[in-house]
Amino acid sequence: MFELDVRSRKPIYEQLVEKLKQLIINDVLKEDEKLPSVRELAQQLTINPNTIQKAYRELESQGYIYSLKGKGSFVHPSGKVDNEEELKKVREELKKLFAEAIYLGMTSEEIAALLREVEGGHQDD
Amino acid sequence: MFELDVRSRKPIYEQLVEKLKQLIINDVLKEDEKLPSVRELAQQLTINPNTIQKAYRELESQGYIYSLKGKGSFVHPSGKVDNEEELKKVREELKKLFAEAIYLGMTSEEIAALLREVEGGHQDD
DNA sequence: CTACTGTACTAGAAGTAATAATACAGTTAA
DNA sequence: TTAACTGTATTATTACTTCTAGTACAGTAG
Repeated sequence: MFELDVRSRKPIYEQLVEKLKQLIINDVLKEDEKLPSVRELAQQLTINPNTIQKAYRELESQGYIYSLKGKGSFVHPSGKVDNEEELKKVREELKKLFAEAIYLGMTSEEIAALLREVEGGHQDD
Repeated sequence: MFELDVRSRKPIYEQLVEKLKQLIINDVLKEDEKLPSVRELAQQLTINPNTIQKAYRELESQGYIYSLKGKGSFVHPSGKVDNEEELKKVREELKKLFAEAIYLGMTSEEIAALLREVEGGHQDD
């Protein structure tokens, strides 16, 4: 499914959260699609099931997936995501990053171009 | 100078790097201005000098400050910052964050408005 | 019942962060 | 030169987080 850097300073479960978030955002994992089970993914990646569960729990709290006991974990339908808390974090993060980018010499136009690029790749069904 | 959350999951030295970066970017700390010495800041914040030094070392490697043995640490002149490596990281981070913001329901216009807001607050002398 | 699912808990190992104490080298001013 | 600053480096120890390992319980589906 993907690769992890176990030697990274960044915790494995955080890497997992990031990677899975990317897959969901980029629609590689579709709405209501079943994710690998905790034990299955743990075996695939040769890491501990508890670490997977920690990542899934985080993704659930952020509104990206939902889990059903006995059934599995599934991608949360994008349209129904309404996580004002996450949105607030993202807005703050954007502001910080904009200031940093400008400080490092990027122009507003360069940044806007990057936005259009990402927006272009985003297709609603 | 500022406050730290010692109970946070985020390491103190990382919090320090972030806060100082903000002060530099927002021109609270001016070009070539001397930062508090390692020992002085450590005493002010009641944390260990080694932790301060770790933050300063990181800021230096990212190009935000420069340190002179025997003299002190100083804000790196903004115009002369040329850290292609940092810039690359920022660009990647921007793309990730744009995708995430859009996924969470923000429109391009909202994001662009945020950019203009930050840009407006940025004044060159 | 059996074999899956998520979830929870405890215990221990491993790695990172933070502290403490000390030391050395360069700068500056008396 | 001396004294008091500066950054920098090293070692040891403590504390905390991550990760692993093992076990257990509850819900689902065939």
